[in-house]
Parts: sequence; structure tokens; C-alpha cells
Amino acid sequence: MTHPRSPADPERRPLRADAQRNRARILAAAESVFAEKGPSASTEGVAARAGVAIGTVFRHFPTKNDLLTAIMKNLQQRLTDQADTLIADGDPATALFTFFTSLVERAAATRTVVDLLAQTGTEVRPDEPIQDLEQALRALLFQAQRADAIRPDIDVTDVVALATAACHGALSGGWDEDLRHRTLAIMFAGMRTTPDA
Amino acid sequence: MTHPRSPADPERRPLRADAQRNRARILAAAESVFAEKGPSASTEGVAARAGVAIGTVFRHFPTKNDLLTAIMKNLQQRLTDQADTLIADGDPATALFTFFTSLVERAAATRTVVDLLAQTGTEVRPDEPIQDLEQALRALLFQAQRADAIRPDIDVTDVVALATAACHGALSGGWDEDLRHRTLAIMFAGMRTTPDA
Amino acid sequence: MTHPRSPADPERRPLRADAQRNRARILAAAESVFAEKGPSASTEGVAARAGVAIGTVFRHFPTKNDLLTAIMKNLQQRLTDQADTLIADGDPATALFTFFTSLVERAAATRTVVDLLAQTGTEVRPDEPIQDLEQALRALLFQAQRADAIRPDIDVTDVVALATAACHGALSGGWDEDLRHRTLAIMFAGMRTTPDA
Amino acid sequence: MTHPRSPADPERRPLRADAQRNRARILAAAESVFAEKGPSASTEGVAARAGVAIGTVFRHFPTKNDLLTAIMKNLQQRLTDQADTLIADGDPATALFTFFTSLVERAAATRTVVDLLAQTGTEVRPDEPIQDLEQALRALLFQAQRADAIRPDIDVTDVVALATAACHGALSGGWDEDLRHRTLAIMFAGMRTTPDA
DNA sequence: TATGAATGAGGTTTCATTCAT
DNA sequence: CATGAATGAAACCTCATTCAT
Repeated sequence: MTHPRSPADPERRPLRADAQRNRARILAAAESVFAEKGPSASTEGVAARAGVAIGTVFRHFPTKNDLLTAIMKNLQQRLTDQADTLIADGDPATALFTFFTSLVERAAATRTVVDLLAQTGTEVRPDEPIQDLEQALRALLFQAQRADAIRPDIDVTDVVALATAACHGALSGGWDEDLRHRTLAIMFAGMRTTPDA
Repeated sequence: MTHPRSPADPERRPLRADAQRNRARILAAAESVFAEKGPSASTEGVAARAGVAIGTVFRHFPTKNDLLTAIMKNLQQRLTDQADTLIADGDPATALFTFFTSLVERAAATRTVVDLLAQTGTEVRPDEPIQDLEQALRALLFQAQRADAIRPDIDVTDVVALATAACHGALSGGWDEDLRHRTLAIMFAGMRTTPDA
Repeated sequence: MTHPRSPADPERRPLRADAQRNRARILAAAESVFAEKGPSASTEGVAARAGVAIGTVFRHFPTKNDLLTAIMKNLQQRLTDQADTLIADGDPATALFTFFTSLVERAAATRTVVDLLAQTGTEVRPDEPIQDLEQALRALLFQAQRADAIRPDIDVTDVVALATAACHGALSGGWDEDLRHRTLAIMFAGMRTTPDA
Repeated sequence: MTHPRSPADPERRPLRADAQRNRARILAAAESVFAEKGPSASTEGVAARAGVAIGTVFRHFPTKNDLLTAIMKNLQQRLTDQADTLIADGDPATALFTFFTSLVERAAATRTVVDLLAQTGTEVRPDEPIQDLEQALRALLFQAQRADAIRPDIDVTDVVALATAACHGALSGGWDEDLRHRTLAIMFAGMRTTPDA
């Protein structure tokens, strides 16, 4: 199908090899910096950790917001990849819980997951929406409901909401591993068809 | 000998009526400003909304952090008051859920509830700890467990964690009323002794 | 109203006893505060140490500058009194040195002496000039020169200059007692008619 | 081993030519501004006189204190250079007096000399100590004492103290050239081995 | 008169963004 | 393309001074 080039089509310019490398280093640096200090961390700090000059950051990401968005796109890719693997290979009944748990674990390490989830199906703060993750969750949920492991009246938006909440909580509350397990156990119990018994 | 109030006696000076009024206006303005724009909103903005000069804000709250802390103390008071009422008057079996729900509803309106919860039982960012809220939740939980409405293996910290998560989620995700109900329903189902039936 | 109040007529109003007392306390507090922290110390700090409200300070001294000037007038009075005593009672040959030394000792304790000296016979920073101190020094110098203890070609302005310098030095350099003695000894040696021998 | 300069190596980066130029302009502007208005003059004023934006000043000197320190380092360099020249080329018996005089002359123009001297052998206000100047004075003094021009019981600290005092005095008292000569003459007379004769 | 709350200009510092090298 | 210096709008906070109580 040859649809006309949509106006918001950022890619399409084969970056030089070193530029490509810089882009990746900046992205990685930004992810770790923002994970540590939150999104109000300075762009200079990102440049420093990436080992490039501040100008280079702004050449790749004209705005701080662009940088944040790119981090999320990047992370989202990794997450949906993981979801796809689970759909293909995992136990249908528990794949959703596995993915959900790993999402929250990651949030404990990376503040960005949270923002990513918060944007699914909502108006955005960073300039561009992101929806694929919801698709992945929908698939996992559907699978689990088919396997009769999760109550049929539960919706993807419910799952997204719970995941968002859990991620935020894990992050801001400084949950330790034990508390994370206990909290998710309660959520999962609430989602299951059968009582714990 | 009852010497006159020693000159260096910082606490407990009954503020003048107009100052009292201004303090309240500033607190209210700050609560709404921070609720809208998050804690990185400018103190100048708070002063503007309160209709006072910037110096007045800093006279009442020498540091931005002091202002944030004061907002939380203030909110906490209102919350524990509500909890006390529920403990005295509400249905033992459902009082916790009622309080929990109202907590999250409020979070949808005021970003600050979230920060408040996030601090229960944790090191603080704003300079002073806040723990009474946890006490209130503990009492409600105990009551509900006595009434056999909530699983006995659930702990206050679990409840705090879930509440924190739900508040954060409600806030960042822009949950509407319906989604809020559905999400909390799942959490409550996970906490109850009996399955939904 | 009878006569129009002449514009530059500061005194002439028999202060109420308590007002008088406050004025004195403020002056004392100001002297010690400015001695400790320099003239950029805050007026609030002065009020606090005096145990009065800030408004009271400004009622007595409409401007910070007025306060500084008043401190100096006050100090000057005490200094010239001391000089008068020395002229009457001291050894003519050494009275100047005694007074000079005590000036510098005081400077080591009170930053204000220095500013006071710096203004003798100069354009002022604090709004009003002060000249009596120079008179006192002139008398002591004259006496010493009559006693043939000090070289006749030395002038009051030289003495003022040396005293200013020594005070400033004693203050800023953090001279200890030993260094103060040694330094003044050199200055005095330079002023004497006979060599040390 | 000549590994490539590690990325995190703060000192010693040869500034770009234009930055170098700006740094110099800022330093010059700062020196003149602080000389005129004292160290409480505003950094904005410095930026204005240097013809740069405020941010540029803070890029070069992250703190006002850093700026003050830099001015002093800079001045100190010029002073010790002059002292070195005098040690090499001047008349041993009078080089100290020449240097001392020029110090005070400069103080009459630049308030900073005074602060610089005041720090020799003392705890500092600006963040880093400065001691080379004392070395220079020590050398000059030693030379003069060898030439039997200055009393042997005089110490560098005495000389520093006198110089500090004279500089402070020259500055604060608004000494004219004549008074400066007369005052220094007295100090020198006090230091010399032989009476004026 | 005394009090102390309010004012608001001004100071230092940070940081996203631009642009000369 | 990369670099990093320059920009300048805010942000936070201080303090002399005014004025209602």
C-alpha cells in the first residue's frame, strides 16, 4: 500500500556510522541519568555521561522532550519484544503475570517504564503517543482469559492501570523485593478467576 | 520566678489574624498549584495565585521544601481526621475500602496525596517524616480483619503500598471515574477473604 | 503648631523612658552584630539581638545608614572621653601611644572603630561626618611633641592615617596580640625623636 | 605510557581562543568593578561591564567566590613577578621599600590587593589559600637585612602586617599621594637600622 | 510607640537552547 | 558532524523599608 508520507515521520536518513553510535550512547546515558535523578535532570549531565558535548545531544534530539520520547520508544520496543516472546513461548495462563511482574521489576530500576505506561491510551506530555505496548498486553490478557486463568470481565485498560499503579508505587515508595511480591500477589489474586485456594 | 517570655522562643506564637489568613491562602494556593503542575512549579506562581508578594510566601515558609512539607502536614491532618471518623462510625468491614477509595479519589484531584503516602515508613524528601497516616490505616485494617472481611495475612505495609500505587496511577494515568472503580475493585477483590461471590 | 521644624534637627524630643531604653539596647546590639559580621549584617539580626521588633529599629533609625552613623557617634564619644582623661592624667610623652594602642586593641574587638577612623577628615559614606576624634588626637600629639617624644614634622593626619591602617590591619588580618605589639612598636619607633636606644 | 586523555579530566583544557578572551575580559571587568564598589558588587554588574551575558560569567567562574579567588590569583601573579624582578635587579637595601610602596600605591587603585594581603598566613574566605606573596616578601626582607638596611629583629609577618595595614588604610581612608608618602616614611623609619640621620 | 507582616527590587545560580569554531 | 562557549529567562531566596494592627 502506498499511502502518502505521513507528516510525522521522523526517521529516513541513513545516519553515518559514528553518528549512529553517538545516538545510541546518548540514549543509553539518558536512560540511566533520568532513571537516577528523574526527568528534571539536566541535559548537560546526560551529555557528560554519554561522553559527548552538549551540542551533540541537541543535534540528535532537538529538544529535551524529544530525548525523553526517544527513550520511551526505545524502551517500548524492548518491552513489546519481550511480550512477543512470552506470547509465543510462555504458559498461556501465567504469561501475563510474568510480563506484569517483569514490568514492575524493571520500574524499580528504571523510572522511565512508569512514564511509558502512564501514556498508554492517554494524551501525552512528551510530544508523541505510544500505543504498541497496550497491544502486547491485550494479547497476553486475551490468552490468559482463553485459558480461563483471568476473570473475563477484566479489560486491558484495567491491566494497564494496575501496571501503571504498581510501577509508580514500586518506584516512589522504594519498595523492596518482598513488598513488591506481596503487592503484586494481591493484585493477581484480584484478577484471577479462582480464589487462591 | 516567671520571667517574661525569653526573646528566643521560636515555636508557638499565635499569628496575627491577617497573617493567619495569608498563611491559609498561601497553603491553599500552593496545594492547587502543585496539584496542577507538580512540585517543580515555581514559588512565584504560588504567590501570584495567593495574591501576595513573593516575600510573603518566604516569610511563612522559608524554603520551598518547607512549603511542600506544610501542605502535606495539612493534608495529612484532614485525612487522619476522616479516618478517625470512619473508625468510630463506619461499617467495620468496609471502612477501610471506603477510606482507601476516598484517598484515591482525592489523589485524582491533588497530586500531593501521593507524595504523602509515598513517605509513610520511608526516608523523607521534604524535611520531616510523617507517620500518623500509617497508624490510621493500621487501625482500619485491624478492624476489617477482626470483622473477617480482609485476609489475615495482609499487612499495613501492603495496604500502604497498594494505596500509594493506586494514587500514583490515578494521578499520572489520568484515570476517569469508571477506571478508578474497576481498578480498585480488583485490588479489593485481592484483599478480601471471600471471593467476590 | 508653633515654629516649623527645621529640616536638619534630629534631637529635640524628650524620648519616653522606655523609648530611650530601646534606643540604647538597639545601639548596643547593632554594635556587637556589626562587629561580628560586618556592616552587611541584616537589620533583622540587630532587632533580634536587641530583643525588639524590626519596626522599632526603623522607628529609631529610619535607615540602616542612620544606624551605622549612630553607632559611630556613640563610639566616638567614648573614645574622646578616654582621650580627654589621658590628656589630663597621663604621661605627656606616652599618652598618645597609650591611646593609639587602645584604639587598635578595640578595633581587634570591634570592627566599627576602623570605619570611624576612616572617616576623620574625609568624605563620608554614612551620612554625617565626624571630626572630634581628630581633635583629641591632635591634642595628644601636640603634648607629646612638646615633651619632645615625637618628631616635630609629624602631623595629625599622619597619626590618623597610621591608626586607621593599624586598626584595619588588626581587624582584617586577624592579628594576634603579639603581632599587634610588634607592628605598633615599629610604627612608634618611626614616630619617635630618638632611636630605640 | 601515553594513553589518550581520559574524558573526565577537569583541569588543563586549553580554552578556545574566544573563550580565553572572554575570561580575560571578565576578570578585568571584575577587578575594576570590585575595586570600585567592593566585593559586594553584583555579578550582573561585572557581566555588564565585560559586555557578556550573566551566564557567561558563571560558566567561567561557577561561583562568585570563584571569581573573587581568580582575581586574587591573577593579581598575586603580577605582584610576585614584580617582586622577582626587584630581587634580581634592584638595590638590595631598598628593594623591599620599593616593593612595599608599589603595593600600597596599587591598593589605592585596586581594593583587591588588600584582601590578598590579608590572607597571607591566615584562614581564607575565598576558597583557596594564597601564600606565594609571603615568600616574595620574605626574600626581599632577607636581602635587606643582609645589607644591614633593616633591623634584624623584624620578621616577615611584621612586614606583611604593616603592608596589610597600609593598604587597607590607603584604600579606606582615601589617602592622597602626599599622605601615602608620609605614612610609609614613618613605617620605614621604624624598620630601618639607622635613625633617619 | 511597638509590633511584625507585607512588599518587591535585586542577587546568585541553573539550564535549555543557539551558534561560532 | 561534533564541539563547547554564549545566551538569557527563570528559579530560589534575602533584606531594607513600609504600614496595618
